[in-house]
Amino acid sequence: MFNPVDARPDLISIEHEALRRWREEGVFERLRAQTTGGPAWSFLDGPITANNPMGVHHAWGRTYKDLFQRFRASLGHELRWQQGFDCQGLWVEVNVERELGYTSKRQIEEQGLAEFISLCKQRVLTYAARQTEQSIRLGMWMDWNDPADLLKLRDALAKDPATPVTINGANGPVSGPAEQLIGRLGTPEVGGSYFTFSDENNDLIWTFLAKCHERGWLYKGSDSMPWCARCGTGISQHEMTEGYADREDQSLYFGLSLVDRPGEELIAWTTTPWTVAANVAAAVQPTLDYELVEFDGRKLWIGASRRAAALGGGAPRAKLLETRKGSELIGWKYRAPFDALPAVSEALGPDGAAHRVIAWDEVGSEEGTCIVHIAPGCGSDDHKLGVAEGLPAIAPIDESGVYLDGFGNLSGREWHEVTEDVFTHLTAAKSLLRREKITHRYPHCWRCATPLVFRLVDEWFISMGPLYEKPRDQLTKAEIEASLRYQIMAVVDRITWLPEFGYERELDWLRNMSDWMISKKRYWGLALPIYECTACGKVEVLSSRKDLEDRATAGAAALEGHTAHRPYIDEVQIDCSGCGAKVTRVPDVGNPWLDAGIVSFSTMRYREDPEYWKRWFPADFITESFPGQFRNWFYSLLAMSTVMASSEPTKTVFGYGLVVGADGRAMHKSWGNSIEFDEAADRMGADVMRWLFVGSRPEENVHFGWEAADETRRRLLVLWNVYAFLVGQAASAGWTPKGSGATAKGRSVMDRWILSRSAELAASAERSFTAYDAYSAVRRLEQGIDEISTWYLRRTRERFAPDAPAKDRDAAFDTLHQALLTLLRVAAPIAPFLTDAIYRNLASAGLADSTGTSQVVGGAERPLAAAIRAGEAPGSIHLLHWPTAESVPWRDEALEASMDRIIRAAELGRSVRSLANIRTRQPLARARVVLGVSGSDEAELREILADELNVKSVEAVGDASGLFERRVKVLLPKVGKRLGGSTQAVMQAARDGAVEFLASGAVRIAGVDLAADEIEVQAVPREGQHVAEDDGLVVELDTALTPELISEGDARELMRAVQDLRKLAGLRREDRIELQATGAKAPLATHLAAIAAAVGAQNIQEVDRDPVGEEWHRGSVPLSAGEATLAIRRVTE
RNA sequence: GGGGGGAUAGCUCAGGUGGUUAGAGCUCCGAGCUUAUAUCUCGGCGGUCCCUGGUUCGAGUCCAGGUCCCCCUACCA
Repeated sequence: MFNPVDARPDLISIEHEALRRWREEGVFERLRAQTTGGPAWSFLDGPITANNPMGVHHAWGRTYKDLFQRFRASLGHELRWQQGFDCQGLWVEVNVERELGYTSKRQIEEQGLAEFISLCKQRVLTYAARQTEQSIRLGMWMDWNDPADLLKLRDALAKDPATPVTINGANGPVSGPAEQLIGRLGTPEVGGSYFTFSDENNDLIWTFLAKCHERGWLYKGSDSMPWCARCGTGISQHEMTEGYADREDQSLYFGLSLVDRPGEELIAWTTTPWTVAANVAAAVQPTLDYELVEFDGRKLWIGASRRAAALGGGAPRAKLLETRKGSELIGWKYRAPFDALPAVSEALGPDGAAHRVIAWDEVGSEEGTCIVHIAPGCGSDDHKLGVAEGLPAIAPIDESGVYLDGFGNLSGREWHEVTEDVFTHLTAAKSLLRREKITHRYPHCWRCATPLVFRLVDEWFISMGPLYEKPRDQLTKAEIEASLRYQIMAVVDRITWLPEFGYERELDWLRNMSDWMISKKRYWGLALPIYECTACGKVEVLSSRKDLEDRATAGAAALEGHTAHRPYIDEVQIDCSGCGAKVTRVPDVGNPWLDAGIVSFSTMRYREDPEYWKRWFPADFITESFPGQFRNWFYSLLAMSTVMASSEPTKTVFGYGLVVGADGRAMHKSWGNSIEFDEAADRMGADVMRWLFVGSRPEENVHFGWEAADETRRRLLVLWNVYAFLVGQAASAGWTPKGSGATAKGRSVMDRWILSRSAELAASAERSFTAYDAYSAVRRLEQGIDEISTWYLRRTRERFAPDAPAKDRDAAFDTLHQALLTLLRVAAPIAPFLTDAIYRNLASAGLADSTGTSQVVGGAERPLAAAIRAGEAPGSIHLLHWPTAESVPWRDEALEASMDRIIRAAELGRSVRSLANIRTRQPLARARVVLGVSGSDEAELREILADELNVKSVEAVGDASGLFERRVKVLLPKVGKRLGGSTQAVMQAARDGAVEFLASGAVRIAGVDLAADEIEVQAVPREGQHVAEDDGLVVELDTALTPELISEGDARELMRAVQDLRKLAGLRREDRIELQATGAKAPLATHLAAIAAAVGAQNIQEVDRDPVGEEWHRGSVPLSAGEATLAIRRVTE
């Protein structure tokens, strides 16, 4: 017997109950054991940053990750089940700094690096534990660490890195000093999630970097980089995405005095006043015209096209003195307002002697003064230009954005504070012409939103190699060999990108990207294994920690017992292999995408178990939200796999969009459209959330909100209702799956149909999931829920009644049971909680004990129904094999096609009734149909249609022409050209029906003859016919009413009214009633027995007036002879 | 700045190569069906197909110009 089921399920508590059961019964562990040895299906998880609680946007991707893993496991594949945490990098530092209340790097160094880095590790462990719990709540099955273990490690580390700790490992407890154990997280021995701060991860990045160095791709570059003064670090090109925001600044026009043309000045324009002191050159466009004008006593050179704009309101006062091409200005020497500063004269010679006018093609005619202020120390184009022109550079600020010594009263001040002083100075020097507020897009730090500045810095890069000006297929081997960029592109070619545009986007990024900046002047991250000798300049890159330990000649003791992080690793020195001098590591840490990019090696035992690595690499599948990942994880994964193995890291990349608020805008707490993961899990539940995500088109953004969740929940509740009906009726009828002897053969059309649809569902969903198209699977599932509910169950309801014939009833129960179970199994990867809860009850008669059976249930050899009968059904739906194979014998495509026409004919019939204004309840004598259904099931199908349409008979007719008039549709694409100017007249005549039918199908319209293949004769219902047509399907209703039909209609009307009353009275199905009616004599006389049976009446009376008494429930109903009044009361025994 | 994609019902979007009554889903309104149901079925309301001009017998569709939005990419005084 099934457990009784509530009409309205509490989805949230069902989920918690399932989580508890999975944990207690070790369901996931049993699935792993069951699939061990199966063909490998390799999923590689992109690490989630363990820096904050998980958001609903993570839940989208994690749902995909989980459902494809569950699906593959149900096909018998062996999986690795490993997910990962991203641990190192600036984002963790920024949060730890915020917690400590720090505002600059200096405070970190003052506090001590060891303490700071320990706090970073602790934060990662805190949120790794938190995200683990949240992911489990989402239903994500992975080889999770016990969150308590992670917190235990964190607390031990906080106390003392050497504290001995014991945690649960892959094969029993593992122990070690806290810090060292943390470094071993994710190894085969410890098991669980991988952590990118692990020893193995960092060590393999060293190997990668050493390989790059071997090939000559690693270099130190000096460049003007975007720099965040708060974080004290350069921002790489990869990080610049979404870094721009509008900002209001003071722009200024200022004069530069020409040396050889006394009294004349060049007017330059800038939006960054703080860079004026670093001016070295002035760039002009050789092809543009420049004008010398006299203005307020000054003689100014300005681009001709910008004279009015540059002079502002005073422009009319200007007097033109001279015009020259830009090319004529080149080489002119000038003096700038800050030339007296010591730092400037040191760089440019006495009085700024190096200042000159240079040519630059990029100078445009639309902005500023067409004379561009060039400060090679403060801008990236400026720097390039400076290198090309052999100009010196002035780097005015330090890493905190503070002016260095030698800049007069600017020294010691922050860059953004000096604007007014610059104006004051320029005014005093009689250089300032005008200032103006402007709004422009300006780069900001993506972590802390501080405006960025450009700074001259030394950073480490991996060269992407040259970009050739010719198509890829024309490149020579040597050219490709010399360019990592093209080698990665070749790898990109071998990957299936979903959606397809991902392929082009990745290639586009590779074509456009500059060299990969891998260093950061920070603390928490990969220690770059770069050793640059200060004595001879030789650069060495160590390939592993062992390499370092072998080479160490000082400070090795400091590192002992610690992971390879700062500050301990900074103590270790090696001897330069060139000159023998002591060399210390460069202090920089690595770009965090190195950490995530190496995981297809570090987590797949690349070094310690090559056989294992070959089995799992490359991955079959990775998936992440695509905005950003083309330049981040996808990129680093590709680059590192190309260098390490010349291979694609994965066979398929599946990308999906962003989660936004219900209003389509980004989620923002202050906009009220933000939903936290925990809140969503508590209120809508994980299954609803998962279904909502998977049912969304991956290439578009999801609009996530409570209304969308309600819509999704409604769909799942229909499924629940089917289940509740089955369980409720089974209880009344005493049916259990164990007792069923029903077989598929000889079943009714409806039974065979729904089983066939179930088989199709399983097969098509398998195809969709295999193609990573979960969206289509959800669409098909929702169709399946609709079919089983609104067609199968609605049409077969009576067969489940306790007084229905037992043999047919058993067949109905068995059919519904199997169809429902099949649908649940297809839905299980998407909604793992609800499906498992329902499964457990539906299979309760035959569940094996919790140790399970050794045989996998649900394949062709061991169908689920047989296992239930034998008491060998596994304790969870997730342990079943995918249902395609066992449902193959159910398939009957011809029947599906026929039923489809019946369903559509029923819809047409209802449409006819609606137009004729005859309700379905009123029986009619006859329907005539053109169905196009034949075969042995035809009679039974017609009966279904008759019942659905409430007609006494359905007659199939071969020719429906008597029901229609002919209308001629002119096929314009065929004849339009020929008709030309007479087209309109012909069309009008055709619309009016002024058509003359000629022999052999031709027609004459408006005097024009049209051949049979130039027209289409259409059928429109003849006036007065109750007929509808769609795609060759025709339904016509005989609307003539006889007294018998009217009486029967009244009877049904009355039953319906009584049922409504019963519902209002809150009666249950099995309750018996007494019925008293007035004004219903005729229908009661002829249909008494049918009414009594339908409404469960023990006693029916036609009375003169309504009964008295509160126990009576009253109503009325319009019958053909007039209003009837009704009263019912429950019969008490 | 460069490249790409859009603009069609209140909302989300379909509408090969031009063809005369522009569709679907959701929402809203009405009706129908129904003691499993919140589902479902039928019908209705709802459109200057962004604007201007052109080609054509005929333009949502093709061409030119303009306006606005989105994505990618770059960032420049």
